[in-house]
Amino acid sequence: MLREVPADATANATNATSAASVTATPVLAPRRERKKRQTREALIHAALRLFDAKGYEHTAVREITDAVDVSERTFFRYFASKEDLALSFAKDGTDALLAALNARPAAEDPLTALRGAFRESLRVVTTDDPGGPTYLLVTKLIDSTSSLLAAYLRYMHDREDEVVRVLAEREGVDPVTDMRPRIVAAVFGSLIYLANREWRTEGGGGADAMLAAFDACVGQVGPALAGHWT
Amino acid sequence: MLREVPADATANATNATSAASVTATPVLAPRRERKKRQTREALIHAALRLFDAKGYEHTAVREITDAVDVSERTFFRYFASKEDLALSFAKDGTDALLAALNARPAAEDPLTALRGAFRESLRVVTTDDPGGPTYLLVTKLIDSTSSLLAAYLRYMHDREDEVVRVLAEREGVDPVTDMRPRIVAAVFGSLIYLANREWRTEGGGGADAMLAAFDACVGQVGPALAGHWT
DNA sequence: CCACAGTATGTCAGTCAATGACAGTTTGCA
DNA sequence: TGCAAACTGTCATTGACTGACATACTGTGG
Repeated sequence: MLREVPADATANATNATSAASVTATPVLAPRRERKKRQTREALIHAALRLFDAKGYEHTAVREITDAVDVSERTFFRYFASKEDLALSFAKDGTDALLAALNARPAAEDPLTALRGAFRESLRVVTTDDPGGPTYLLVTKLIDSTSSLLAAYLRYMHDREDEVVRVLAEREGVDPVTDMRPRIVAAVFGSLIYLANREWRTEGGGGADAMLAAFDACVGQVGPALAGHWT
Repeated sequence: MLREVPADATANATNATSAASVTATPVLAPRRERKKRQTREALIHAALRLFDAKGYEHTAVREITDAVDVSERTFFRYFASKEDLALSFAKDGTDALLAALNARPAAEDPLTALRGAFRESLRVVTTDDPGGPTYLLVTKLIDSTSSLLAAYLRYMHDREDEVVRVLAEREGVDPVTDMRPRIVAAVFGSLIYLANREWRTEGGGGADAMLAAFDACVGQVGPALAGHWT
């Protein structure tokens, strides 16, 4: 419906340059598809600009569609909701994470595989948006908008199931009776969030800084759960 | 059948003793207060009945207010939103949990204190609703309604901060620089959710069953995070 | 008992997100 | 070229939620 791109991970707002230089795209890129992608990108771009300027809740869908010059109805054909648009970046990141997790060598234990997949997804996200602080911006936006945060948490919660399935498969356990995959997935999700938050308050460096924050969180889990902290 | 319950000695130590013997000036409980509480209870009751019958999203606020014979506007003076009403039970449970956590002996380490507080909050919730399966009903409702689940997750996320503060205070660490309290709070939240889910699929016995499910989850955290599972 | 102040409720109008129905337009392809 | 499918726009409608204003009710003091 709103997801396509099976393996192609390069999808950002500035693909006009590539479209201009390359006349014929190998596989699929009829004009219709190009236009759709263009409209979608334009909507996202305009929306983020407006969200940044006036805040998510004070931006009407009407304003977004006016900026792109499409009807309000069209907006809801591209995005299931206003939240859906705002979370499109998070979706991309999660897609990358899951793809990377699936590609992780089987020898890695769950936590190592998750860390590696996270690192890989960071690479994709940052490569995707080379010149702009879009990732930081969206993250801040989500965390500062209660309705968006709710949608984000639910979305992550939903996709946790996929992580559970992959982990259970990798380790050869039953995802229904064995709760270890669910526990790891849940804890991992929390750690990602905490690391992100930490990284953001540190000023938000590159992917390395983020990964370092994540590792710091992982290292604190054991001490945090065991006895007193004195 | 549902809330109030002054619960633990936190906010009502002042009038609890005085109101017992003297009836001169009933500081709290005039007819107005009683009526308000009555309407609130009636709204919750009617709403849950309708939610159970037709589902949350297919129940209009109008139907709820019609069942209680108040105006739609009044509904939104009692509850910030439709979600707010549906989560009122979760709020009560969280209140009880935090109150209990505050009352935990200082000698207990964080995880033990959290477990004890959880046990206590379960006692409150089940005592509160002796004859009806309201807790089970609401839990199912939340988990089967995406918009409600989103609101629930955000609400829990918000209140996690309070848990963090209490834990940091108990252990004498800085809740800003030290991330252990945040980690424990986050993991605890996940475990509560997982235990609840497990308990529910098991048919939902008493508070003991729930606590057993929670303990089972806690016991799996270590094994789940350490190496392979084979 | 009355009057007054404060608060709860009702009514009304309006915004905004989201959806269904229908008509008009563009694109892909035979 | 011409047709079918896919996009898009327009219109109408639902439902959550809010602000403004009028109207009742309750508690208190005279």
